[in-house]
Amino acid sequence: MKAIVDCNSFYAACERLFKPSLHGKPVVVLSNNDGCIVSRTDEAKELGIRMAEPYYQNKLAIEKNKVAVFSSNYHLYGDISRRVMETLRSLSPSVEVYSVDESFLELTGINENKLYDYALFLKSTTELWTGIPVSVGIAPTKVLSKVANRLAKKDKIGTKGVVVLQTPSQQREALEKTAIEDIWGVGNANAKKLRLFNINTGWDLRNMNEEWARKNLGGIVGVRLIKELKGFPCIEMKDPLTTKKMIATTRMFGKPVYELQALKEAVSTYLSRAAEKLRRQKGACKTITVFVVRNDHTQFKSDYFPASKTAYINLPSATDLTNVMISHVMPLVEMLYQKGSKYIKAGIILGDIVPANMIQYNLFELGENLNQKKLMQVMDNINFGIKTDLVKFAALGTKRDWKMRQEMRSKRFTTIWDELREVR
DNA sequence: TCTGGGGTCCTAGGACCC
DNA sequence: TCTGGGGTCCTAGGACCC
Repeated sequence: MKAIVDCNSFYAACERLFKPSLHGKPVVVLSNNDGCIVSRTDEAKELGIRMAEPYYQNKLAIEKNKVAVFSSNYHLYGDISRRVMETLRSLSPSVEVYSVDESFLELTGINENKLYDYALFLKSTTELWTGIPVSVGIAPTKVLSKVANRLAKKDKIGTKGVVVLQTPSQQREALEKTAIEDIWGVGNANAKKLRLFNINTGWDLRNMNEEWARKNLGGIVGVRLIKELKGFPCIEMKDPLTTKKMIATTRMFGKPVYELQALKEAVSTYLSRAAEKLRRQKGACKTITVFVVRNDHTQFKSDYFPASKTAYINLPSATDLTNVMISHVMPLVEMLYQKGSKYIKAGIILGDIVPANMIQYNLFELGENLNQKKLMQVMDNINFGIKTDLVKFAALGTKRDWKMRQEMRSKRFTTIWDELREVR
């Protein structure tokens, strides 16, 4: 059996942790640049505020109902997430962190007659130790445990926040209650298609033929989905030690950018951030992709037609050195840049990632690279430990007009010395 | 005026090889 | 007049997830 433990309204819950006066009140958290709504408490959901909608479209309802609004504060959420996952690891031998706010647990060895009690224990302990409310779903497969979790979230009082789908009849009842688009792995495109075939619930899909799924539902992906719905595990637990295969840093700009120099500064900054992530997993990359997105004026003011241009480079040898990456990428930015265009976003993607200790240096590079490595270590230590970007390359610029807007960010209560909670 | 960011997996199709 | 078949590797792009 497998469990999924999922934090309720995670970002909003993190904000509430340090502002107890917000308990029972509607709270929302915005995406980067204060663009979209990405987390809502139940009270905010009841007001009709929808997930992933632009903030400005909901401003009226938000102001009228005195909803508390926060810009996203990833320092805070990352640290609270780590506490939640540490708690789960202390309670269960096999934890796969699936995202910032949810983990799968392998329950082999837990008494099959006591799964419900175990789920309640996971929930209460996590909430007591971290202050973050969670829901727990348990079932034979990952897909079914997601179904269970969703039902637990929907009816927090009736289910006590915990649903176990152990018997075939429990599974059938749950799947009949679950609309097709709410099944994990069925997105918008496939949901539409399935509805045309008159497949409307999870139970309808479970009863489809696997060969049909191979033809009509994304090949092997569809076959696995149906097997999982039937209770045969096909999506296995992932090794927690696996490293990322690509690392991306991409952002909308706070203000549009017109000048090449500003565009280069932004890309250099994103590159530095991505390189830090790369070094943290002790990797080196062989390819770098850079893209810029412009949105030039058209005759209609309201038009939103972003157009992106991409370039990539295959490095002569894998590297984890920020300055080497910058020197390779700047010519690409110059190539992509068109004078007179209005740039709204840029991003970089590091690919073809290999373990850093397997980099092959040639004889001439060797000595210099060792010095560079030390420099990177020193920079990373300073930047991780104290304040972001205290030490950086000149290419990153100092004005940084393009930096994203975060007008309503709470303090980084747990990770930045200057912003710690004070007790008098 | 204002529409996020960071990932994974899979497939199709082209290039190339013998 | 006749013009193979099978394999691999790579890339772009789609679909999905939170």
